[in-house]
Amino acid sequence: MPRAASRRAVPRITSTAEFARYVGLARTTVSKVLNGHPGPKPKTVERVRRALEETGFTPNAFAKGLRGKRTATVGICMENLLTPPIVAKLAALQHQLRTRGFASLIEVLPAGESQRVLQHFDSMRVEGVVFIGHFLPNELADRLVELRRRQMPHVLLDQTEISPTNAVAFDRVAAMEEVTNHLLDLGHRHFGLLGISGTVQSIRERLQGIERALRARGLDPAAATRSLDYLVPRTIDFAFGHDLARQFAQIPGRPTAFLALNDEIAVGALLEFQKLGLRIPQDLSIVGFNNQDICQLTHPALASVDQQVDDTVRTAINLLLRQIEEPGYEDPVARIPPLFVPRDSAGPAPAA
Amino acid sequence: MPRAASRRAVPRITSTAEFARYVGLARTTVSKVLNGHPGPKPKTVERVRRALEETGFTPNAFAKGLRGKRTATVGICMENLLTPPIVAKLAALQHQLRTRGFASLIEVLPAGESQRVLQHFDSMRVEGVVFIGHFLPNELADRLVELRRRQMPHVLLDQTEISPTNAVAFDRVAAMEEVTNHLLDLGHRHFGLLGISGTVQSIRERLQGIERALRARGLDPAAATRSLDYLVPRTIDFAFGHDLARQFAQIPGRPTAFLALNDEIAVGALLEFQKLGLRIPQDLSIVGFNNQDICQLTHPALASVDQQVDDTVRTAINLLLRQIEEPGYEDPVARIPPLFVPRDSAGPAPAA
DNA sequence: CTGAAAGCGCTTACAG
DNA sequence: CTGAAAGCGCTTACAG
Repeated sequence: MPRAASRRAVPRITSTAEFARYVGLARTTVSKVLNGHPGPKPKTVERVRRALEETGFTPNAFAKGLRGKRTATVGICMENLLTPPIVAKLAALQHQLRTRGFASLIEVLPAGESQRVLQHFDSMRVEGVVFIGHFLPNELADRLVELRRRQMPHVLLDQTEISPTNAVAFDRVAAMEEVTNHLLDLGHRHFGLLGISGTVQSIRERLQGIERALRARGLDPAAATRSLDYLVPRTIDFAFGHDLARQFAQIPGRPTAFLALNDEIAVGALLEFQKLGLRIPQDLSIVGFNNQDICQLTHPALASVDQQVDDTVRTAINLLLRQIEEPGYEDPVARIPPLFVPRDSAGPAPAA
Repeated sequence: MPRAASRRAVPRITSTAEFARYVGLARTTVSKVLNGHPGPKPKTVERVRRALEETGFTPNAFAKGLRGKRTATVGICMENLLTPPIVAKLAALQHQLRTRGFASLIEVLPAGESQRVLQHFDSMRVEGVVFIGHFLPNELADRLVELRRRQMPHVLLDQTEISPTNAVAFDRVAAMEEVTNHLLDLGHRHFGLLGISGTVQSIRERLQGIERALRARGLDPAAATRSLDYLVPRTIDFAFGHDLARQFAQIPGRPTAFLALNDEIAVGALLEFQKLGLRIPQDLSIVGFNNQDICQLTHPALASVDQQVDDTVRTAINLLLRQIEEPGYEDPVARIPPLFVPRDSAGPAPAA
């Protein structure tokens, strides 16, 4: 094993002092090269670069951090890792941060733990904090007060109702308005809601979009929509979709178009409707949400709405980097336009 | 806002020196309390604890790390964040590490980047490294040589062929042996393979389990199995399942039982078979893999195999902590027994 | 329990 | 480019 042998020949170096001795330069000079400061000649820089490769030496990040240098680390607080959109945001965030030279310190936040986690981020000298998802409003508000007071760069993904600034989310109102308009254009006048009920802000915004589209056509939202969520226990989303479809199949004056909270519920409902002998889209249309792979599972494929995660994350990171450069910088809440993805599960309304 | 006001009254403290002054104690004493050393009286400890709460002071992790103290951080290298089992492992790992007092530094590893990432982990003084998923064998092997030489605690999740030690994975051979035996007991003698083909180690182990079960009953694996993977382009897994089902539906002497690489392929195939008029399980049986929520989507529900992620991760963490306590400790590869989850998609073979 | 001191590994002026 | 020095915030003996 000549390779392992040649490796072993190189001593393991653990400080710039040792490393400087190895290269045959002063510590100061090495430090300059390592930090890209002007002064050293190209030839010296090259010598250091080569020694760096030979030894695999990395300056101790702790000593660096102690001297107030950048840590190039961002803390990410996650609501959980349970749903595909949240994971997609984490993946995009991690990837884009890495591209910009930042590492990610990731913590899933149980309720009541946010202070402890932020202290840890603090002690690790993160340069910014990103929150993905929804947290307890009071707790999050307290954290934001602290972050702002310390001018710690931060961005909220998804949750927009806590803070008038430094939050990025897709535009839920516009999303549902667009979906509803698409279905209205196809002749639908009676809408079933699958899982879109409740009082949380994200749901209220979805409902607001639906109402806005209906009102613009002179329709009364109360008369034009129907929800049976209250009749069915919410288990896992596929089963919830099944159950809702069974309920809707029985009632007289069944809606011709269905809007689902997410793709899982939509797919569950679609398959159940089909099993009950209803044809899609001839008898009824369904639209999901999040545009996951699962949309391709059904026949016909499921129309859905894409949150545009990459855009959202890019906007969030730009805002974070801006704050890092310019402490105290704030932007008003950014609303990312979502993308409606029409597919065959949404078709013309059946003749009355 | 009395609350915010009372907060603002407390100065922001950034060093133990300031903090000690605030409490009215010596730095040394505060340090002892902070690190749980014996000496200070309960009353003093209580005083410090209260001041800690009042001020929200956290000792600088960098200064601590510099003095060689534990960082209580583990580095996690991910193959990607694209599949549910990988995300499930990350979530379990993060959660269990947190419970044991460790933070997670997470990096998704593009090919060729492993050395850079490990140097970063190194500079951050992580106490151990976990690899989740499959990496380029040569590259990973190089990293393991380095980790071992430096006695850096490490565990591989999933990938078992690189190293005879410090790897944990579910037992793929046993998993497929159990599934195959279950179907053999139900009278099946002819098996269709969905996506289980190729030369990577994880696939070879799956095939080995199938073969072992067949041979034990005196069946010839070549005669008793059939794969049509080569006829169909691999797109997203649902569509791949659809396409494979269409191919299998056409051939004479169609297998009566199907084993899929994962739940997505299995669900795609199941729905397509049904669409083609085949009844499940009366006409044919299907078994998926990973036991995701999606198994509950179909009628009948999909039988599957659960990787037992929590067990796997617990084993991995125990091994890692053991290495942290006892540098250089090694365990042979641990094989976690998976759990077959029978459901109605797997039924008795049709009468010949 | 206090207080003064050394040292972890780095960066940053500063004089040569 | 070198070399000696200060300092970041902490922990760890050590003498009192």
